[in-house]
Amino acid sequence: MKEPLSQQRAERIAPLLKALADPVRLRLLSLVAAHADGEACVCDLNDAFDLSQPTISHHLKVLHDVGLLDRSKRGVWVYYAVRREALADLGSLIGGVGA
Amino acid sequence: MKEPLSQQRAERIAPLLKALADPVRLRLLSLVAAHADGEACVCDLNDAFDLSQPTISHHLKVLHDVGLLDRSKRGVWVYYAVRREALADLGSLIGGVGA
DNA sequence: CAAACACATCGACGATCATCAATGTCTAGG
DNA sequence: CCTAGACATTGATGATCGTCGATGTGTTTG
Repeated sequence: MKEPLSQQRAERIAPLLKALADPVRLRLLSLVAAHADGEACVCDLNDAFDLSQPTISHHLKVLHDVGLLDRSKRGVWVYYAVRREALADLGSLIGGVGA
Repeated sequence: MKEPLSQQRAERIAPLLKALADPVRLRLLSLVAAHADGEACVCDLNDAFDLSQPTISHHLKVLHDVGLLDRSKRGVWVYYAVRREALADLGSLIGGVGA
């Protein structure tokens, strides 16, 4: 990273990091990633936390809104999947800031 | 990343991401990293933003408190330097969550 | 249609955050 | 000492955030 981040680029990246900057959302993301087919249904995720169902739904929405989770509804259930490309890009960007 | 993040690990990592999750702090970090000797004095950083001096000082403190910036005072000036190891660890962790 | 279930949305509340102006602390020069 | 400069700390304010209970939406089953 020779050139410092432009203001616009920083303002585009910060929301992604803000979405990740919560213990519950970090665990949600890794739980989905660790799941069998790379996707997990909300019912499974709810049971992993001591939080209300609306709260989990809220966190999943935050991760979905910034493009870190894909969402697909099948029947009564909703499945979330990690957008690994977005996560990889973000990771290399962070590691790359230090050169 | 086979195993999902433990709650304790998530709670240890989230503050680092929270520190990064701000456009001003992202730019501060990359400005320091892009500086000649890998360190920059606060006076240089202040001029790069349209913010008050206490605000910049606050952001630098946040980055320092989580261990992303080193601080050294020489004479009247204070120099900050990026802790590249911490940044690299965080970056690979993020990229690694998706497998 | 009705009831049950999975999940989302809404409204509210306390907590945290980014920012500023004012003030404090330390260092260097006169 | 005293003044000026570089940076930090404090206190206040408006905005955002995480969480909850209550309610809404859509789907399956009887």
